[in-house]
Amino acid sequence: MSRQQPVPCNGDCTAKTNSVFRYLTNEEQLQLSTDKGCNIYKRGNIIYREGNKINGFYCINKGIVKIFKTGTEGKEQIIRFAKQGDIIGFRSVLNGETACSTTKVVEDAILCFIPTELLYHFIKTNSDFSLKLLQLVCKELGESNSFLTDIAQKTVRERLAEVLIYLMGIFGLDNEKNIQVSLTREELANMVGTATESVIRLLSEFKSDKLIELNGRKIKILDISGLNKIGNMYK
Amino acid sequence: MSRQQPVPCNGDCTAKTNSVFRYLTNEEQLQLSTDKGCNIYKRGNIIYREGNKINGFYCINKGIVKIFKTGTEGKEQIIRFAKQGDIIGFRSVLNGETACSTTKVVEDAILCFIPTELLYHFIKTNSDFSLKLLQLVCKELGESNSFLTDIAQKTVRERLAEVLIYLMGIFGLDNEKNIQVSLTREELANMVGTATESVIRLLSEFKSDKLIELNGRKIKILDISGLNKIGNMYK
DNA sequence: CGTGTGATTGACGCCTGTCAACGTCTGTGG
DNA sequence: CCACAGACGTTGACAGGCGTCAATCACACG
Repeated sequence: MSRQQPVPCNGDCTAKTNSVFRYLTNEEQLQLSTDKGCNIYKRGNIIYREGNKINGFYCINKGIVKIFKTGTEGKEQIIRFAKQGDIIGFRSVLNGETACSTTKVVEDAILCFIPTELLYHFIKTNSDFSLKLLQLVCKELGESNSFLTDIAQKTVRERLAEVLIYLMGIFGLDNEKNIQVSLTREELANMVGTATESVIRLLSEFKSDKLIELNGRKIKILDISGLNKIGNMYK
Repeated sequence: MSRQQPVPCNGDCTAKTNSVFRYLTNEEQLQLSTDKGCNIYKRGNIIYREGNKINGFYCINKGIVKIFKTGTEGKEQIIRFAKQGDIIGFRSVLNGETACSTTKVVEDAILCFIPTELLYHFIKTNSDFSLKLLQLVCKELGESNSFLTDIAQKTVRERLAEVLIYLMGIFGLDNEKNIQVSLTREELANMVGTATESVIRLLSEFKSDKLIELNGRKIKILDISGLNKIGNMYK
C-alpha cells in the first residue's frame, strides 16, 4: 500500500524540538530516538486508513499530510492538515480504537513512528508531557467545534474564504504571496465541504474581485482583509 | 445572570462514581469533596458564556445542559448535550483560554464546580486520571470530527434522523418509547444545523412515514431501523 | 383576557449540487 | 515524435433542497 522507505533518523529529528515531545526529559528523548522508526512517504501514499488498527502514532518531521474521513458517498471530508511537528493518529492509539480517519500524503513527507507503549509510558511517568498532550488535544477539539459551527451555518462562499485564510495561517505565504501548499480543486472542495465545481466558480469570482490571483494550483493572496470580511472572521 | 442556589453536596455526589473522577484515589476524592462547590440551576440558566473567563469547570450531578457556539448571525449551533457524570468547561480551563462555547441548562440541574488548580493538581499527581481524561477528550474529538463530516455531507433529512438516534442513545427511551428529553423545535434545529421550519416539516414527514409519533415535545420512536436507514448510519 | 413564546403552514426564490461536455496538461508507449 | 490515456480544471444548464419571510394557530401565564 504505502511504499515508504526506511531512513535512519539522525539526532536532529525535528520531532524532538518542534513537537509536543519537547516536553520530554533528556533521558526520555533519548529513549524516543532509540525506539521510534522513521520513513519517507511520497505524495499520494496513505499512512493509515480509516478502520485500520494502528499500533503507534506518527510525528511529522517534514512534508504535509491531510487527515480526512470518508462520508456516505465515498466523498472525502478533510478534517485538518498536519505539517512539521504535528502528530497524527494519537487519538485512535489512546482510545484503543481503530483509526477513524485516513491520512494521506499531500507533499512528500518524512514521518517518525512512535509505538503505542512508549506513548503510554511517557504519559504514566511524565505529568508535564501529559498535560501538554492534553492541551494539544483540547486545542484540536476547540478547532473542530469551531469548524463544525462554520460548516453548519456559513455559506460555501464564506467557508471558502475562511479556508484560504486557514491555509495561509498554517502554511504561510512565499515571497510572491502564494499560499505555500499545492492542493487540487477537489482537495479544496473536500476541505470546504462542497462540490469541486463550486470551488472553481467561487475562486474565479474571488479573482474577479481582486481578492486573489490564480496560477494553476498556486493561489496568491491579494486582499487579506477582504477575505476576512467575506469569511465573517470577526463576529 | 445565572440564579443558581448553593446546596450542600452530600457524600453521595454522583460525580465521584459516574464521572472521570472515579479514577481518583480515595484520598483525592476526599479532597475533591472538600474543595468543590455544588449548585442548583434551573432551565434556561446559563452556566458560562462564550468569552467568559472561567476559573474552574463543572461536573453534572443531575439534569441536562446543552453546549453551543454562537454563529455569525447569532444562531446557536449545539455541539453536544451533557448529562449526569459528564464534565463541561474543562477544555477552556486546560488551555487557559476564555470559554469558546456557552452552556445552558435544558433540564433543571445540579452541578459541581471544581476549581482549576485542583484539576491541575490531579493531572500532576495521578497519571491514571490523566490518561482517562485524555481518553475522554479524544473520544469527544472523534465525535466532533464525525459530526463535522455528517454536517458537511449529509442532507438535512439525513441529519435529523441521525440526531434522533443520537438523542435516543444519550437520553434513552421511557416505557412509551419517547425520547427522554424535552427540546424545542428550535433546539433540534440548532443541533441538526438547519432552520426551525425545516425540522418541523421533516418531523411531520417522519410521522407520516410511521417512523415516529409526535405529542408536543415528546418524540416517540416507532421505527429505529427506518431512522437508521434514512440517516445513513451504516456506511 | 392580553401577552409572549413556541409550533405550524404556505409561498417564494436562491444557493448549490449534479450532470454533461469540453479543454488542458503530463506522462507513456509505440 | 506523435497518439493516447488519464487526471485535473473549467464552463454551462438545470433542478431541487432548504432558508427566509410572513401569517396564523396553540398554549401557558400573570
